[in-house]
Amino acid sequence: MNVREKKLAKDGYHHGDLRAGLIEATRRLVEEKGPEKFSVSEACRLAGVSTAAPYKHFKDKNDMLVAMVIDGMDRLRGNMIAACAPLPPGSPDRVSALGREYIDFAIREHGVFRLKFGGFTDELDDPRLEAAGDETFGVVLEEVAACLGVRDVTADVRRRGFILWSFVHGLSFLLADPKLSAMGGDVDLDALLAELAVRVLSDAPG
Amino acid sequence: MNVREKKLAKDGYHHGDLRAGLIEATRRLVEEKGPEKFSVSEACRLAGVSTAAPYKHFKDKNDMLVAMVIDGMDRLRGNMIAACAPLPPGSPDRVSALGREYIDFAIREHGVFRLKFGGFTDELDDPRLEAAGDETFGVVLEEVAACLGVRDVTADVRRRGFILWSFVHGLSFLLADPKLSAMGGDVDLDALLAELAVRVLSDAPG
DNA sequence: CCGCATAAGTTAGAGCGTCTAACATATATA
DNA sequence: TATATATGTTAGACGCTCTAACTTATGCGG
Repeated sequence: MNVREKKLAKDGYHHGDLRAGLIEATRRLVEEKGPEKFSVSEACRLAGVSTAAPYKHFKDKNDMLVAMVIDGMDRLRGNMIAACAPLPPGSPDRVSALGREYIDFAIREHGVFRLKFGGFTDELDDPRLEAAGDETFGVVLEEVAACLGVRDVTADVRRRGFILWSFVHGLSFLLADPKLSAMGGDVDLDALLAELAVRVLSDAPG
Repeated sequence: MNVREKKLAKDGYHHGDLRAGLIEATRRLVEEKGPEKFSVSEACRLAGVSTAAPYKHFKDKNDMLVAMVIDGMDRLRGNMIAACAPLPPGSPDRVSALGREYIDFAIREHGVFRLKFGGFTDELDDPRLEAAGDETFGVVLEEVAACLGVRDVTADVRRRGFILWSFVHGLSFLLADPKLSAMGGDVDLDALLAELAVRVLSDAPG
């Protein structure tokens, strides 16, 4: 059979890789209809299996969403690392590049972003997901430390990282929602991020 | 009958004010269990009516949530206006007070906040809700304009307001989630907001 | 290469939730 | 007082999640 194109539907009785197929179906549906409207049944239809099939691979609906979001977080972290790789180490440009990538992800994969950060934590509560988030924030903290010329993640590094994250996080939410982003008029995002990084990374430690 | 205490349950065949009772039940449940777990049935149980009763007052589940969130937005705007009323007009303190109130609301009424801003816009799409949001942002813009000594809401006012909002918005999300807020260590929120307001309102127009 | 344990599907159905239709009762007004 | 309307009720269709019991494919030891 043709392996070149990843398939969602199956050939015969067995699917091949239903777990991956369902994760992909979940991702598509979450992006198309939004996290709230996502249903396991629909993902099954997309994957071409019965509605009971997922439960051989996932504990429940939540577990399915968690698996998909973890995938997304890995993608986000990968993008972030790739984006600042070519830039000079220890420069604020690297930090703004991270922010830019974060915002782009929030816009491009809005459904995934909302699931991770929309305050669903109670629902989607899962140590694996939490770990994925910590790891991503760790990338930011490393860059912040480098900019400050510090070796380890001090309280000051953590504080500055958190402030940077807050701002970029808020921007992500507002920019990803057309109605809300319209309220700000035109914003030169790159300039804003550059200015932000320089300011937060050069001020006296608060 | 006793009118002093607003009731959720009814006395006889008719309820008295089921619409308000259901909105209150909705609010409680959304806060207790989270927006995702909210069900009309449970609100009915809380209000002591049959599961079909809400449909005499609301189009559907969404309409019920919208009504409840609009109530919340009115509360938020009221708090914001009240918080900056005693402060000297045109001072950045007024703007930080607005931000403080926004963050407090996000923490105190986290469920409502998530429904309005969690990116459910597609779902909860409703002109009344949008208007409530615009009106609240309008309060911010007025204060920003006053600080800048400008009469109307210019593009610069809008831009600065948007930046302030982004930051406070991001902080709200991170601080309202215990797991995420822990990542920032201890932050002196009031000092941060004060510094933010002064900076954004005194820099050269971008 | 066969037989069997197990992995990975299937169908059937319980149980809950949304929402509609048809009916019942209270309230308000002519 | 009669009646129209607003606001409740019950019954039930339909979709969703998830489990139980059954079926089919796969892979591995002899």
